[in-house]
Amino acid sequence: MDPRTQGRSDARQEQLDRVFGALADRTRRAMLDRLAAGPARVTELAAPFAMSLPAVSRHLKLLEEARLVERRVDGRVHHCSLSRDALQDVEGWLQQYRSFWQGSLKSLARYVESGRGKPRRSLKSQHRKDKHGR
Amino acid sequence: MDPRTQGRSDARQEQLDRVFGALADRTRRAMLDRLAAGPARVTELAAPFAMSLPAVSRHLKLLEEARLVERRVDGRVHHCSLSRDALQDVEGWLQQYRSFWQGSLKSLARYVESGRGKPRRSLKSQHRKDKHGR
DNA sequence: GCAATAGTTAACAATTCTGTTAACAATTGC
DNA sequence: GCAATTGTTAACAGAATTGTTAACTATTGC
Repeated sequence: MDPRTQGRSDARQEQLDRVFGALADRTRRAMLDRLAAGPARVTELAAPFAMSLPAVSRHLKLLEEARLVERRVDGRVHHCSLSRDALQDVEGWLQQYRSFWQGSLKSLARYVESGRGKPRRSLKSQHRKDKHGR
Repeated sequence: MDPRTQGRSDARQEQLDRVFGALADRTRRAMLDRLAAGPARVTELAAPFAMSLPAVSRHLKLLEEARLVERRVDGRVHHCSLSRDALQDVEGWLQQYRSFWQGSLKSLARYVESGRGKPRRSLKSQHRKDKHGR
């Protein structure tokens, strides 16, 4: 199955749910920002936030389940670091839309964006019915 | 402010919340998939889903608020199409992490991933205290 | 051993999300 | 005009999210 076009695999959809869900929170994005500067333990990761440690602990758990973060337990200290895995999932998903931006549908996109204009011929679903232009 | 490094703008964080939140649902991702093939009206967009029209209508509203979808109203028909705006926000956010993957921190990432190995010198936060390797 | 440290899990409350059905508004076509 | 079409908004129920505090486990260092 072409990894660029398949979007029906349930496991893949669940993974995308987890990744985008994890990224949909600014606290978690800030944690990723911090980790992009280098590994950190949980307490370090929690320090900037006006939030209890258990709250941070569960944000971290979500990031880990989304495979955005990896954890190495060393005694009582948990070392966290960025993982590339899940962000590659995002890249792969985005790739699907890059073809839309850059490919033959670009002019159609602009056409619809403006509400009028000159779409290329031979593009399906033209819906040219707007008589009064919005 | 450098758009690659700034992550504190509240408006930008809200926009990222909206975009990632919108993408964190497989129904909405499927709607985007459909729109990548060309514009569609709401009923067309709703057809594949075992879901009421009001439910689809609100998914669509979220996609629009996240600037992932644009709408042109033509009489009673709403024509929907992909917008590039929000996906560019995602691209911009991801760019921050591409430097992590490809840049000087790559070896450190591998170091932490494996739990040992040879990190480059002069990288902060090394935490080399693991005596028993684990 | 025992106190301090690092972090998780449990239980709970407040909020947000996602779906439903019912009612509504606007446009189209006869 | 009026019935059918297209789509939204309102009101509500159930589930998921996100935070809290309290209790717990495991490890470290004296």
